[in-house]
Amino acid sequence: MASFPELSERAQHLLKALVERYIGEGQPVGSRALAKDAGLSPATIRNVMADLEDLGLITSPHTSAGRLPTVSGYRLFVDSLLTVKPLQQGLVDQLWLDLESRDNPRDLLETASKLLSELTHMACIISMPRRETLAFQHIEFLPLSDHRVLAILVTSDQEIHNKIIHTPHSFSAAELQAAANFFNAVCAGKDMASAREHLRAELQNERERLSEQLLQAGEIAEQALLEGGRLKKPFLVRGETNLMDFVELADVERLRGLFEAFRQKESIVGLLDRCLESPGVKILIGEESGFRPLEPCSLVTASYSVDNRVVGVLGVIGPTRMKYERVIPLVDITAKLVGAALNQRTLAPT
Amino acid sequence: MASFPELSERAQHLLKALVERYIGEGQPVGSRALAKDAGLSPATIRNVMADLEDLGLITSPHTSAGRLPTVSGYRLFVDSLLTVKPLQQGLVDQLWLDLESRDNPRDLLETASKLLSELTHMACIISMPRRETLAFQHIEFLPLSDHRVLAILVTSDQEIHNKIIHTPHSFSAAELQAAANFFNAVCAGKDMASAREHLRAELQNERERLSEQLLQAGEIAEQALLEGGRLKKPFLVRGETNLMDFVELADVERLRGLFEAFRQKESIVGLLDRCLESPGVKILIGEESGFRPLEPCSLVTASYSVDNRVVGVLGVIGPTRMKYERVIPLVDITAKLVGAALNQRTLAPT
DNA sequence: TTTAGCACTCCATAAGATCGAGTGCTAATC
DNA sequence: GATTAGCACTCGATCTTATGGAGTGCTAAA
Repeated sequence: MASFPELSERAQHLLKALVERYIGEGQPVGSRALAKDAGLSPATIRNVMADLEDLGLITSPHTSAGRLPTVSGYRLFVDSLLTVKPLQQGLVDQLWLDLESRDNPRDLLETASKLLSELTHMACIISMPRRETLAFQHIEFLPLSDHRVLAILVTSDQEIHNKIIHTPHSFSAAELQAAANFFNAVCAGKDMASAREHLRAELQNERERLSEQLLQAGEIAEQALLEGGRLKKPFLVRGETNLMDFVELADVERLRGLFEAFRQKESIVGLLDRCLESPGVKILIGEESGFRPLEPCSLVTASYSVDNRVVGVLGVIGPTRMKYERVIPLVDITAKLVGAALNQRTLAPT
Repeated sequence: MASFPELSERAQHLLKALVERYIGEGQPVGSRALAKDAGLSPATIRNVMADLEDLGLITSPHTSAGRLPTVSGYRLFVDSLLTVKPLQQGLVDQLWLDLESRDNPRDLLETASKLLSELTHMACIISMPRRETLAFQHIEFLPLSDHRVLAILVTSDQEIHNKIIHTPHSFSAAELQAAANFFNAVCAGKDMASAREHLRAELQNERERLSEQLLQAGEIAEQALLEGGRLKKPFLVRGETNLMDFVELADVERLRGLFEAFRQKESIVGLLDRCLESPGVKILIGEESGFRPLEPCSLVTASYSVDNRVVGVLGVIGPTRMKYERVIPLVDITAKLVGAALNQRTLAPT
């Protein structure tokens, strides 16, 4: 991140005022407007603005327009000039009540995304919790017709995963029951990744002592565990239509790009993964996301954790010109509350 | 439906030509253009057009523009003038291959909606199969922590429904197993509605002979069955972004209305229910849907059936000015194939 | 019944004209 | 040396006007 130590106190204040004003009004900011706030003459302001422009922090869309922040300008603003608005405790309490009462993670995240998109009037995106870090809790098999077995996997966050597995031959209910008992004993409490490893090792070790049936069932269980780690829809998007209200996005081409981007699993997942590495709020401004359709937008994300391990990310997408001082704390607290709500569930005795 | 017996052969041909041309070009059609096709002079055409306008079948956006069909005009067109384009057998085969290979209804409908929206370049909407008409196949209970029971219900279409139920006290695995056995015996093969009734009757009859535990479990099962009939997301929408390509919808306000409409469960469900009554293709043109945001659109739907009972609807939403002669057979065949694919699964031996 | 002819209407597009906001630069002022 | 007033200049936004084209309705002739 480039720093601007050469930036005078006054220039910083001015940049801050300019960004805030631009975010508020959406129009390029002229020297007159800033002069009033700063108690200086427009000409002086213009001199400072020229400096800021030379540094690449602001630009002018054309000769006789005011200035607006560049990506670097926004960057400096959010990194060191921004004063975050604290949230009202009442709002936090309300959020917590709404989230805490959900009794499965899916519901919880749905609610969180709905709330966050409503509060920010922007689009909200939430990645589902990473399965590998969740603990195995219980597996059950149900015989179906045609050599198929229904595997039901319960993870420590109380989420239920179904998977139909095609098997080389039919199993009886009793066989499957025995297999389930075995796996439940072997994998109990382990996280999904090590449960899988453990299971494999156990099957290897005990190869001669186990029945052929059980060995085959073992492969099925492996499949089920593997599948539990992947997800068909690894993230939720809510409130996309909110984006239509922003004049800077109110263009069919742009909207189309955005809306299609939301369905492009890979790009979005990649983007979210980049924000997943460390806890805390991350901000990607405009082109920083490296994802074309998101160019006119900013992304404010925060990761959420269960048991002190980061398992997912949530955030909002809106125009670059968004009220960061309000959005940042909202995203932050939502991530914390989601983590807390998941934790509460996960840690409950079985 | 108003009929127009007074309409001369020539007027009908002309209306047909006009609608087709308007659908093709998107511009009001003038007398000159039609004159060429019909081998008549523009003046003659104008006379006929004046008649058609008096009948309310076409209008002119302003004095010196050509004519375009009104809703009634479209209505007459699709009801009696349209010549439907037969589908290529290869396409049908391809569709069938794509659909038939899905092994759960959810997947099947996802695929169908994706295919249909891609083929028509419009938005596709599919209601999930009505649960009441599906047969109960199997229920299983799994004890969870904190007085909660996981009910797993398998319906005859091989769809799996999970529901966590809070119970007044804890049940042991054995108790739940006994209860499940009982219900499976009582409800096997019945459709969901009568399974529920049957269960209730059975519990009433055998009240003194059954254990307290079983009675309580009975209530749980009832809950699970009830829940199985309802759905959080009773329909799928795919390809919404396709609508952004149509100039007549390329307006942010309109798009916003449309996109928000797609999230409004009640209105959409109401709309789909109206199309569910009888089999076959149904078309709602413009305001006929009675749903404001859909005014600039038409809806072409067809119901799909399992075991000769209508269980759901699918269709496409696009601009009123759509290629009905292609869309109608596509919707029709998709509905038939979806029904067939569901049937195939449902009728498989258990 | 059909058609040619003509006056008329209205939209779309381009071309000017005007206005206001804001800039950069220079010279005077603190 | 920093600040400011003044002024010429630029550029977009908006409004007005002109022009051409597409299409109509009506009438009178074929």
